[in-house]
Amino acid sequence: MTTGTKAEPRSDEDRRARILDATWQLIAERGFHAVRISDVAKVCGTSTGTVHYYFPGKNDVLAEALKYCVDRAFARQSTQLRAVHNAHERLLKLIDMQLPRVGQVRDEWSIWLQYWAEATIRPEFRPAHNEYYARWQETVRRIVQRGQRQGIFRADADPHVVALRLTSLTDGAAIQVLTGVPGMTIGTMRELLVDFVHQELVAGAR
Amino acid sequence: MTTGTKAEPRSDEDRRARILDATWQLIAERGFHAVRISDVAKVCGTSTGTVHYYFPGKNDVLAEALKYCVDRAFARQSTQLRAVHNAHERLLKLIDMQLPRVGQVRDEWSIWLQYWAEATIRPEFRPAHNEYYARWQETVRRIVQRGQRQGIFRADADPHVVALRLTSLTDGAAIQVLTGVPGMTIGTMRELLVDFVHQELVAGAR
DNA sequence: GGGCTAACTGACGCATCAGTCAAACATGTG
DNA sequence: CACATGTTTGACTGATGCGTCAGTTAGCCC
Repeated sequence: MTTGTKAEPRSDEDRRARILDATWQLIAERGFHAVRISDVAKVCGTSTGTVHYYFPGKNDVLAEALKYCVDRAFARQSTQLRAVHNAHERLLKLIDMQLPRVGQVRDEWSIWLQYWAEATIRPEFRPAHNEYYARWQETVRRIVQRGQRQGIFRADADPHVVALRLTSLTDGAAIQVLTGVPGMTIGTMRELLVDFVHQELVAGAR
Repeated sequence: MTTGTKAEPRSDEDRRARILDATWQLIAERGFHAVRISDVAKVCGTSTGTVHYYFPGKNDVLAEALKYCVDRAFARQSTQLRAVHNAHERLLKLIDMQLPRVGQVRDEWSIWLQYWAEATIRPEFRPAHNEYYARWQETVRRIVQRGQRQGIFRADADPHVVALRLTSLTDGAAIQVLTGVPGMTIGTMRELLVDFVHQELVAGAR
């Protein structure tokens, strides 16, 4: 009874979502500043006027598209992680889901890189960025704590510190993969992170 | 006897350098795509025509400015590191020099973020980027090897792996500092990296 | 049907810039 | 001085793209 019927979801909020969807993909492919409103409109099969009907200006579309992408990725991630109960397995699953293979995940990493570059230069991007980043660190921290409760991770590890280290390591490795640093492949990255988890949390655990 | 006299260094190659100097600073402050040729000219106290006299197009100025900045930073770093003979101290010195405090070093980190974002999107930036990135990894690797020869770093550590980990960790931490992630300060970053060095290389060394 | 509103269109106005070019200026050389 | 070469200028042009707006269509209520 909120608004529309179930029979016709194509409208209203749906249009906004489709615009944001097109926008973040374009940002991932071409970079933040290379996206044109007309490109977005073309991908959506609509006109530039419509984009402006839903968003006051280009900046709003771009900023919201970044959020939109990160939000969706986080939701997808959460769902998949919840299915894994063993903390060690869950952490490995998280690592696996974060590997910037070609396709969706790589595009999402591309978005993060754009986000970082933008947040460094324009402080107005930081609040939103930091909120999302905090979520991602919290995900790691929670898994560490869960593992400690389950008795499979070392009890003397500080979950907060581990989260700080693992997120830094992951981001740094992802940069090397995305920029094509020789020797840093998806495989190397996985190994790097799995080793870290083993050394930091598993080795010598009771 | 190569070209000019020492009495008058203002000319020729100097102009180029001043343009590149102005450009990389502008990139660091405003971001790659927000730099205008007219801004560069204004900072240099010259005209847009002159910028085009020395560089065929905007892209050339920007790409060369990135290289210029990284080159100079690397040279400065090398000079300062060479003065420290103990490998452990040299590594700590390197970490210290890399901390993105306000000013010069922070601006240089801003350049790296821009470089990463650009290299991810535009493959033509990767060769140059990777060359510079390899240098930075090599610096770390050499220090590790030196420490092993000096007998102050664990002999069982793989210098290549340590370099991979330390560079990833550094880049990831720097991102958090630059984007203003709460809890990640210069101090936290230093602690993070120093702890890593201790655990990975110093603890239990003979 | 008539009137109302929300959704949508796309041509246009306007600002912004990269790059060009002819002219001016500087410096050196015979 | 005449001339050549190298450097600098800034007005101009052409392209691009954001945002606007007058006009159109579609749905809905009375």
